[in-house]
Amino acid sequence: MAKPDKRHEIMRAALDLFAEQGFHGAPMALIAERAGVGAGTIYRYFENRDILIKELFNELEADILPFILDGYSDQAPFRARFIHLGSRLLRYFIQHPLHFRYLEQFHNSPYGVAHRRDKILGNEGKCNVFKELFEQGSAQQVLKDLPLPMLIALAFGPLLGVARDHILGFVRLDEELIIKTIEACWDTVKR
Amino acid sequence: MAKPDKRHEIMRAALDLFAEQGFHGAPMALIAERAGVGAGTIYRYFENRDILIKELFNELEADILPFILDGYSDQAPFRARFIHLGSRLLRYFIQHPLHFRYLEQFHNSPYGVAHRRDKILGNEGKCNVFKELFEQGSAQQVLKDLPLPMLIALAFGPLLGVARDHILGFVRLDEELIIKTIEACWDTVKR
DNA sequence: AATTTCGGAATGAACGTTCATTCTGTTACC
DNA sequence: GGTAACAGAATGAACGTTCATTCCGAAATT
Repeated sequence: MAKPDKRHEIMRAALDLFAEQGFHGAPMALIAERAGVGAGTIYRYFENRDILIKELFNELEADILPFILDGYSDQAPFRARFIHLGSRLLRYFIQHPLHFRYLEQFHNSPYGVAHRRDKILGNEGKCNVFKELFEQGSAQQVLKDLPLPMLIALAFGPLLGVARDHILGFVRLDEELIIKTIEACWDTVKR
Repeated sequence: MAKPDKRHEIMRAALDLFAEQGFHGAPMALIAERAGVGAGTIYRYFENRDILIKELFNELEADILPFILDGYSDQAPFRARFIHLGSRLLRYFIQHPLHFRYLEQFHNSPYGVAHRRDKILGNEGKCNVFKELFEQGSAQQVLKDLPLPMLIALAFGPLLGVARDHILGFVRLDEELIIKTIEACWDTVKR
């Protein structure tokens, strides 16, 4: 954590390229070039390509959590907490379109599926807050009577779809549309 | 359309491999082997790999439309039509998990994004029915007052998310859960 | 203070592998 | 016997990774 320069440049370049071109369109040589670094140098910081990809994902995930938790209170009413987390998350994606596109690439890849399998059993990271929230909502009967994974899919599905549309330029989300989007997500899962 | 044997076997093998392993994990040689065909033979039926991928997509799309339109009446009340199309689509994905996974692969790839761009302007295929439906719903004020692309994203997001969960084995959708899923989608977009 | 030594960070050419595509000889059909 | 279909080996490009070498700044030595 105390060697910022090259390592950071490599991650930045890799994030840009992966997000914009997909994993395909981003050979190591190109990442190196964009990072202003020799090809071999990457391997001083990352054992191999897969590990670079995974570390990038971990970094992004670690970045998101504090952002969405900012101003969050577990004492607030259920719906308010849902709206808070949802709209923070959507805002994060809007502010960091490359992060969003990277995460989508990651999830639609062998890495992502493997990662998902693990999460379903024990788990940590971003999901934990959400999972906790949804479990509570289920118990309090404020959410629809459905299995937990379904509730999560139902709530995130529209959010991600709208974020994708915004980032690909098919709609332009302003403050009002952000709110309406999250309220629509709420309608999806509320009892 | 009048040379079924080899061509069809190649498409079947390619669909299986692409869906299960992603575009990466499916080299032409392997597709050929699984199709019981020489590697060069593929190129008698498809100019190159990209075209095979695109034709596969077109075939799937052409397959879906009649399936979801089966029993559809444009005279039925709006909500009933929405539920009909949605649950037919979800059922299709459940009955054809490989098709679903292929379509996801396709959409998260350069092909898919390009294809999407075209659709947004003029368009044909599956989207047309849905687009028409949503436009009508907007006009009749039975749907939320949001831009059309957002309504589509909001309605499809949860459907696709739940289908993904089912196909990856995270939930098991039965008849009741299918209905509840589509009703949740309806809640997402209804005014 | 100037000079030398030294550790390890950085480099990029070279390697081995993988893969889409093409080529070539063979088989099947009319 | 000629033509089209076919299989699979050959080809060459692209890529991830390695490694012998260079480079650089910080001790050590004078």
